[in-house]
Amino acid sequence: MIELMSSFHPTEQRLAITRRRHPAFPREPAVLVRLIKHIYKRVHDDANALLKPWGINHPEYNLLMMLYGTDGYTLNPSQLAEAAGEKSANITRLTNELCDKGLIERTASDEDRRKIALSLSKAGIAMIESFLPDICTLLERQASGLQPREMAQLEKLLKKFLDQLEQG
Amino acid sequence: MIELMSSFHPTEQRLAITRRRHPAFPREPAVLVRLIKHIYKRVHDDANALLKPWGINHPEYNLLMMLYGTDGYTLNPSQLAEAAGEKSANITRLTNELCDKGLIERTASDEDRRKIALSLSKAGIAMIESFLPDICTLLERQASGLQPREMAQLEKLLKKFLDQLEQG
DNA sequence: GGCATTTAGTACATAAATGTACTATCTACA
DNA sequence: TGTAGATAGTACATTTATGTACTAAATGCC
Repeated sequence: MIELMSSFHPTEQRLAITRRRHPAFPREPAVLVRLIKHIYKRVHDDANALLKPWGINHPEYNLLMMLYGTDGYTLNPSQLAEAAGEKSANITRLTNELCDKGLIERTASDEDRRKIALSLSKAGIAMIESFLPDICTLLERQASGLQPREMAQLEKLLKKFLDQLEQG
Repeated sequence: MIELMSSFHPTEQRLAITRRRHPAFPREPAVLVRLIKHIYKRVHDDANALLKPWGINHPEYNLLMMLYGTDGYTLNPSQLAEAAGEKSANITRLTNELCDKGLIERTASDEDRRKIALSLSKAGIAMIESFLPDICTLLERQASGLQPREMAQLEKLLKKFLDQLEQG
């Protein structure tokens, strides 16, 4: 019987050897973590490649999309850091670049003068709407190996996994 | 009825707004990609924190574990890049550091003199075996929100997802 | 009011990752 | 053979990410 080997097979092979050497090494959690890592890197690379013609990269795209997904197209740096999963020091650099490119705007807040409002500019919204069709195509292609039923299942399990991670 | 909100709720909220603005935006694939990203970052940070006392970081750990999971504890730089999902230029830097720390050794290959063999040193193996108990604990805790049945299911779905990603 | 503590944001130094271009070696085949 | 093209690895410049330390402003508490 012929079985098609996934590209992940070598990883499983290595896990088997690892467990031979250190039997307590937990196979399932390790497989999951390695799968997550491989998937993340691939998704990241795909997005970077797609976005290159627009002169932005994946992290910048993420920031733009966080604003695009917010009423008023506006967030504070700290909210943006939380939303995009970036460290706050990184937000400063990334938003500086987006400002330089004219895609977002900074405004000081009146209520709390420590705060800064980051808002999508017209140009930012226009750029998002220009690359979204390609992004949609990419996302659909990336997930096209899964049935809708499987996607829902995967979502449920990943959420459960993330919940556990976050409560330490 | 009270429902506990996961920390992922704001992300879903933003996706809903995004879809209001751009109805073609595919919810499920986008949710999956964002979940993967959040999980990856968290796993990465956790591992870095745990490994700090040993003076290595997550990518270095990954390289060591790839060698530990190989018969003979030896791989070429390109095999290591493939295994660990790092770009080859990065492997040079990381393996230089691991050499400097005395954890791995480089040997020239006889059969093909373009090739280099990277092998775990005694000290490297000893270090791995000293941190593995803590790593096992971490992995088990990270996955402790899932039943064995769910882990297997998650593994299956992630593999399917990765397969699709890799065939373009 | 005045002082300690917390919070928002950033600057700057450092570390980590990537792209590109290059050297050396190997392979194939005319 | 010998020469074109592929492959393994690295050097170096650049980009991206993180840690730490700092300023300014808000909050709480006496």
